[in-house]
Amino acid sequence: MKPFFIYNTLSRTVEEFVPLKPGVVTLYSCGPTVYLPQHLGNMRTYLCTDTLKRALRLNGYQVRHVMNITDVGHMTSDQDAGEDKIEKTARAEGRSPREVADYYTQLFIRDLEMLRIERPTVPPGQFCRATDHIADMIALIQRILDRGYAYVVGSGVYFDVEKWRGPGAKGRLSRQSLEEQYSEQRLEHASDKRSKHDFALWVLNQPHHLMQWDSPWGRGYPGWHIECSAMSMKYLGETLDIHTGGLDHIPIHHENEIAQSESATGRPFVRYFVHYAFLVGMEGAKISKSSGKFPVLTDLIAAGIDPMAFRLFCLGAKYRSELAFSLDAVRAAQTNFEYFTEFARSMPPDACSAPDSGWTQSYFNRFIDSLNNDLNTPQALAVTLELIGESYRRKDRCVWSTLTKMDSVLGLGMEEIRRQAASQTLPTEIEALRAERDQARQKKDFRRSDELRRELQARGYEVKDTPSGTVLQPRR
RNA sequence: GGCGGCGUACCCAAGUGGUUAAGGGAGAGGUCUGCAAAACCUCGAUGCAGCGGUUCGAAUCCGCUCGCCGCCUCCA
Repeated sequence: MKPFFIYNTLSRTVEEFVPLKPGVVTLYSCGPTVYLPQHLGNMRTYLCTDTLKRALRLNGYQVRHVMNITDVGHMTSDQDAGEDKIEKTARAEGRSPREVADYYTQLFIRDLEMLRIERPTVPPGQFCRATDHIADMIALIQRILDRGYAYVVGSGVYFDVEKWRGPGAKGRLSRQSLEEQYSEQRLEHASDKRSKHDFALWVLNQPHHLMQWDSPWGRGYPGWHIECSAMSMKYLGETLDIHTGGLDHIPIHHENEIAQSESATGRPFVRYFVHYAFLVGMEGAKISKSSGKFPVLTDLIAAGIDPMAFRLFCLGAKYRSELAFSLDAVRAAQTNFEYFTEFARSMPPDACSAPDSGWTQSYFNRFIDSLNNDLNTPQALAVTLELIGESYRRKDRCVWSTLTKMDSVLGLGMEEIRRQAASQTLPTEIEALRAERDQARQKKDFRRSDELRRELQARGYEVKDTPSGTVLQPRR
């Protein structure tokens, strides 16, 4: 097994990845809050996690992956007051919070499927909904209380951040002391919590909140961070190998998750934190839900772009680099994707079943080396394209098993594309037109043949006269 | 104010001390072809924001300057 290196936010260096249990990786990724469609920036992070999973699997690991769906209540601000975003959408759309969450969960899963992002593996194929884990959260909060790192007041159960950290200590992820981190705090706290640094584990006495549950401390609902700790530890154990999320989660959300989890268990919570950089828009500005304007996957599809082109676009940049989004850049990826599909479609069947030529081995080695070097997908992609180019140059198509192994990480669905093309059957009237055109060409009746080509094009087929015969390809 | 990051060809983007600065897109040339389309091949930065410095050697390390962005409020 080759060593796999990944950047760990805890150490701020690239480290060799060694799982707690040999051969098995426990992976938790922060999923979406479902009150709006997920924008392309969100999808990039799920694509990054998917690539990480696939790369680990290519390295021989079994990946135990949990992902949550936040379908209840965090606030528009991190304070006690404020509005639950799901409830806000519910009011705006005249639906119940449950309906809103279900609807946007569905949209999210549909987008994942279109992008060929694999589902979590624990529980198999399931996303963990926060509302299905209220009891687990309550139990975890109780453990924190028992350990003395939380307290109960009228407005809720709070985590005692200062006690946990100790005086003047810096955050493990934020690398700032509480004073530094919150020096510019813009919101005032009309709250009965002991310190402005404390965060809610359980919120009480918010009668207007629609989603509430009974708890040992009274009716209420969970705080923002607790679900991730509860669900990850429930399914993966008290110490996780890898925890992923967007860069924005480093100083608050993940910092707090560590505090909650470790105060409850007394053990290290996460061994490697992996954080993804943003997809940015024009002039490098962040795309975000709160900014109001954000492109979604269906916008791309409406613009004639295949979801796989977006996947390829994302693979073209490192997960730790900002990626500049533009329709032109994604169109470039679309063209590049068609280069892949062309290669798959034109695979001779006998070459697919033949063993790969020896020269492919070095390409595969470079491919996996690139991935193992902090998930350098642009380099891995470049190697893949070089393999295809070399296959054309050598006129040697015995590369398919190598290419499909590479595609097990790239996730473009090469084998599916090949199979589909190989088993493509044309509608009878189209087939008749094609046959008639062939005859006309044989008779050198080029007027008729050009007419028939226009007819086929009008019906949505690209006509390609190749040395091995005419090929019709449905136009997208 | 604190913390973090970025600036590589027309566009997207790897490379972070050492042979000719990956790859993709666009563009230019070419092969194939009845024509076309598609496909394939070839070529594209003597230079990496600017200026200094360290070094036998720097896009890569250090300093300064200019420009851009993120987090510190929910956010991937």
